[in-house]
Amino acid sequence: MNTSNPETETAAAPSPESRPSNFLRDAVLEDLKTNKFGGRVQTRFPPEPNGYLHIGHAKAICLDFGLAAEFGGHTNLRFDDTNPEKEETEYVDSIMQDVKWLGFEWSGLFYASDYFDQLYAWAVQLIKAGKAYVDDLSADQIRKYRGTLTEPGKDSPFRNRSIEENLDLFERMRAGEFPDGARVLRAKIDMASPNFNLRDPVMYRILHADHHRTGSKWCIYPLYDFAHGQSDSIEKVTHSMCTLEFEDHRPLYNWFIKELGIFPSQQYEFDRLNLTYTLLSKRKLLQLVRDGRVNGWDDPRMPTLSGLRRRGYTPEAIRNFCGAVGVSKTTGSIELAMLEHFVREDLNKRAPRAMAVLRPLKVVIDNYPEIQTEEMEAVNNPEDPSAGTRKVPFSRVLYIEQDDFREIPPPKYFRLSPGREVRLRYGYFVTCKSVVKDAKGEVIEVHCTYDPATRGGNNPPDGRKVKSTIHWVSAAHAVDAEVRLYENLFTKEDPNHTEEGQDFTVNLNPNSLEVLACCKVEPSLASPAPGSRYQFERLGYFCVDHDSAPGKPVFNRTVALKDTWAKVEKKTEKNK
RNA sequence: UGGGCCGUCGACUAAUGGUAGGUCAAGUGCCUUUGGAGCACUUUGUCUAGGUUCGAAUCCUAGCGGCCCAGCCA
Repeated sequence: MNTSNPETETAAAPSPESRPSNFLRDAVLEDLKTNKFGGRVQTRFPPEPNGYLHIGHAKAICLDFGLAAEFGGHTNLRFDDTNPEKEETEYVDSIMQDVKWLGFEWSGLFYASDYFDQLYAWAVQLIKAGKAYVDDLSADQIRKYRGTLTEPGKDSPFRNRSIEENLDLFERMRAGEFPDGARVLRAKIDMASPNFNLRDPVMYRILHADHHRTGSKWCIYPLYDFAHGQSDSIEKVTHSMCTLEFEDHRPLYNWFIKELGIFPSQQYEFDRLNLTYTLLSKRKLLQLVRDGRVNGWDDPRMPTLSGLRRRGYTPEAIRNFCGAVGVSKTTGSIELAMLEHFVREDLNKRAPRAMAVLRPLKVVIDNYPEIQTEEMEAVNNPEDPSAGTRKVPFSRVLYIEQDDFREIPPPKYFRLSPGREVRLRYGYFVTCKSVVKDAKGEVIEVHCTYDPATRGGNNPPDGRKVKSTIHWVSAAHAVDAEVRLYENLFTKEDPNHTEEGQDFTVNLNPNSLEVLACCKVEPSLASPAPGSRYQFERLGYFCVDHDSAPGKPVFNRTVALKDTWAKVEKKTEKNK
């Protein structure tokens, strides 16, 4: 992989005054003021390698890396790999790639599994202190003993084993003497606590499974609660930020740190990102991949970073979005339109323009010389003069968009129709004189005349104006292309909202992918580099897919341009 | 139902006892060789009820509403 891709430039640390405040930043500021951590700010991004990163993780990444960078601190990438049954190196690799692509550099690369020996020693320490015990209850029995929301739990009959027996049993758990699920190690806290996390939480379970890094060395594995806080502590993380659902775990996080007497990292919680019309649950995303509802983790309809990348999103757009979204503790859902705004904003500045016709309609310019071809000069990016210009061939037979012609124009429709004159961008003014129809009465060919005084698409000397400019491709020079159009993967704002007994897959949008196989693009687009992005004039932003072959490009539509006409049309449709 | 957390324009988020502001969305106009982009303007908000205070989105009390927790997942 080319890691020096210029696009993955590192995200700059934002200047403090340019940043809107939020409660996390305020907390850091306060800690700096009181010198709580000796002026240090250190964070970590702790994904479990059990799936691909998505836009929700991007928010966490921007926060973890952004906050540390702002105050001159460091951020580690740490894989929370305590569950060998769900974790794979494929995920580790993709996560590293995605973090880099987003534009962040980690200081240290760690794995919770790096700490298994230390964690084991700490477990022994707690046993010796009478703070942990081996429980022989089954998973089912443990659940029953745990109590309910209103009733306290009951002590396990094994809760008061001797330290020696606990030590012996735990050692034998590690040695592989017992089958999966036979025993667990539990913290001895309080079975009557109103917080379930403190009702003697399980610290270790027996799992005879190979781990992606430690292989068969272990057959007991620590649980999240007995690994995360200590991992933070080992790395001397000062501000450990996680999502709201871990709020109830904070007392336990602190309990282990206190009982072990280790570096006191502080946990903070913020609201996870929710986006309308999209699902941000690794479990459900995995289900879509496994069931073939999408074409892999990097399907351009997926909210994964790899999917968004393939769709044409830029790291900068995603970072800007994450910054704009803010951070708080209120549970809410961001409108997808906000994400789309930030790609448009970024791509408008940087994407070269090109002309492409998605649904071609043949246009013949009757008074244009049959054998003639002209090279028209087109601006590559009106937002960026340094992008220069290019030549686009013009000739007698062209393709225009079917949408850009109406035999009977509706009100406020300004494009081509019989008798009407429009501008061909960078071409000429043309006037529609007649049409040719097929047996079904569909218009298959439009005949026009052009005005030689409008070369380049310029207004003629007589001051004549035209209400519309349309794009086109010269038929003789056109390159065939495939274009993939995407819509929301789900039809409901909240894909999880379903009738009783149904699951989220009923909300899948059957029209989320439309493949246009016979598109016509200008010759400069014959063999574009995969991953490069263009604005197709008047249509939207498109990204070259890696399915492309030389001379046979494939484009993914990132997002359409804002379409005022579509709005007008919709409105008049409604008023009918 | 026990516990934890949270309620500010349609969405997200600021205001840290002293002018309710920003972004997105929506709407209007200007401009335009993209019905793009840009520019200008506009609409809409402090969950409710009491209280403290010269002054409350902010503090207090009580309601109401939402989210999370009963994995040997993270």
